Amino acid sequence: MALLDPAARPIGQRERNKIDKLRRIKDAARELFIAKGFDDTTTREIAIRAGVGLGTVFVYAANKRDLLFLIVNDELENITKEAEASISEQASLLENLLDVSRRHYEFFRRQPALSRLVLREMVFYDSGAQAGRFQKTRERLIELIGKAATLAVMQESASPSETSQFIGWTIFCIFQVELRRWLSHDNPNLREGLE
Amino acid sequence: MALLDPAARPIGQRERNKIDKLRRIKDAARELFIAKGFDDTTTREIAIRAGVGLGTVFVYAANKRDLLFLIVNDELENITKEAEASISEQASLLENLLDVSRRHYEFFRRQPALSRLVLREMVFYDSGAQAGRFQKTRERLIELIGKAATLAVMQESASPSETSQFIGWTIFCIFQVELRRWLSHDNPNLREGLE
DNA sequence: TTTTTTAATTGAACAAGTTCATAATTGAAC
DNA sequence: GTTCAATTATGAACTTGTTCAATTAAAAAA
Repeated sequence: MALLDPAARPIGQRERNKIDKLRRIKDAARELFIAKGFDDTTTREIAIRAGVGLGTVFVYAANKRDLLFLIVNDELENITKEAEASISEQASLLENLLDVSRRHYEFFRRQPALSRLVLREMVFYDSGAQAGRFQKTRERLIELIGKAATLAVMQESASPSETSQFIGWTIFCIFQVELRRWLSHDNPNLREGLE
Repeated sequence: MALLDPAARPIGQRERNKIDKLRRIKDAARELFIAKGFDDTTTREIAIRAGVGLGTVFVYAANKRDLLFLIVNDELENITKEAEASISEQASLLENLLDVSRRHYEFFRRQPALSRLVLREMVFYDSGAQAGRFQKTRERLIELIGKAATLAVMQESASPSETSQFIGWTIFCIFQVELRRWLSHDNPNLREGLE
């Protein structure tokens, strides 16, 4: 009686199982990483909590680090997408930048333990299935900041000498390192003033 | 007949053995890290090549990462010391900055494999016996750059609005991230122009 | 020299990430 | 429904960083 979406390919048992297992593994990993930290969580625990065999975990993630990015890539992509949408021509450069960075700070503050890991592991993170996605999100963020700078130039406060690409990248550098310093302590949200 | 330095405490067999073992372990680790990379070098190999037991390695370094910094800390300290000495009041800010960064680029270029590791592992590197030394060298470098900026202000090219501490730190940020990007590729020394 | 105390060395044992040959499951062909 | 092929799941086995109780070597005391 109830027909499935007729246009789409028929979704079989196999695919349904895979999707569900991936979800269970992601959930288990996220919960355990947050509760116990990355290093203190074993892949065996993740497998048990997800209700799968140990080997299955490594079918869905190339390694433990990849498992971490499997979790955060979704959220980081969303944040960048939202930030892109919220950039406004009416706002000042500072306001736009603060908006972008506030979103990121909030994300990192929500899960400081995970965030430190992400920042630690992201350096030279260029192998593994999730690496490509991660780098792409990163580039979009840099472009976004550059765009905000371009807008500012078109408005009033002009810094004439450099390309917006370069400006975006410079601000991104500062943001990165500051974020790291910020996470080295363990308190909340004041330091956006430095931007 | 031949008396040892009479003022110093008598250096015993024990201490001499320790110094020698430390040297052997450092040498073995450096050679293997460079030849095979950090991850592909096992602590057992290091122990064998150094001619010590496996456990002995972990007497001299808290863990494998600490072993890496045991090796590079000496060299990094020297570079920073030299850079401090070479900062000149006669030179322009740009010249001074180029001087400081050239020294670092040269170091990193000499051992690109090790350098990537160092940059990867230095993020949030705050535990272990070598961590303190490393952070101290880092702070000295930031101060040094700030000092160069101060000199520039006293000369001619004035950027009035910020403290030299802040300027030094900002330039350091950019330097850090650029260094990382530079090492992501695998070619030599052109890109200092970006500074 | 012999004994005693103290420090340094060691490798077997342990823990956790990762691999891979085997087994179970699903979809297709008949 | 049965057979077959292809995909997916699995955990025993392997590797490697790290620990620690037992051993050995050096220094001090007798």
